[in-house]
Amino acid sequence: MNTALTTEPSTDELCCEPSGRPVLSAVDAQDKARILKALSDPNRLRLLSIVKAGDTGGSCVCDLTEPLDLGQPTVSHHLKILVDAGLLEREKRGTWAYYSLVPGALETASASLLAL
Amino acid sequence: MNTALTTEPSTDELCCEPSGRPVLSAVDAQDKARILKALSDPNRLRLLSIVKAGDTGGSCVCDLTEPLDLGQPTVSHHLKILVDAGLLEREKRGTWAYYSLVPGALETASASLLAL
DNA sequence: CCGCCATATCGACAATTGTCAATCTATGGG
DNA sequence: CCCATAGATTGACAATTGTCGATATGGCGG
Repeated sequence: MNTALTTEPSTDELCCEPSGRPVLSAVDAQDKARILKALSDPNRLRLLSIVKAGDTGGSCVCDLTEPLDLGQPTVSHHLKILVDAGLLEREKRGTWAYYSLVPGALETASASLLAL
Repeated sequence: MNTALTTEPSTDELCCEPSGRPVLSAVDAQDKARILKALSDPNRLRLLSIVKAGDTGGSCVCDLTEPLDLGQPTVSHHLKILVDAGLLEREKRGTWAYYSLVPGALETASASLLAL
């Protein structure tokens, strides 16, 4: 990208370099922060952990409510946040809703931290 | 742990398995969430990005305030959150404070996502 | 010694978030 | 056709968070 500088190191003040690097843009930052915000709640981390440990068919809400000691609406709320963040996907089978990890989503989130 | 069942697959309802897996404990979840919460703000992500892109001596606050378009107290506040989360370290030289990445901290956070 | 400068801290405020109780929707069984 | 059940949605509320202005602290130059 932009290489800039190199000619004049400093003029009067030299607290630090005059910046202008290809740092994370405001848009990219907000994008990554949206995913990380979904991951920044302990109960949501536990939800992901339970879903990940579950079988490939997905976990239903009834199995996710008890171990978290939270009300059913609260669990539904957290699941929606995780789905909106692209971390979980929902599939309805009969009366029940099954949640499963979106393949590669956690890896992407993980990589976005290293790519800061 | 408990193996249970095996003899009787189900009695009346068979929505899903009765759980009981070694999922993320509440304590571990809160621990990981603390780090991820520090990473869940776009301005803090940009701070980290700028510090990471800066030279090895660390970046001073004066260089971090302008590109973010935030007030100086706000930047100081975010930096404190990042230091408390163990992601940045602060070193004061003269009048200026220099911030640098804690080696391996981002890698640890990244790995904690994959280890869910 | 005095005042400027960089940074941290404090107090306040609006916005967001996590939680629950109550209600709504939809599916399946009698 | 009506009821029971799984799950989502709504509304409310307390707690937390991001931001700013004002002020405190601490080092450096005159």
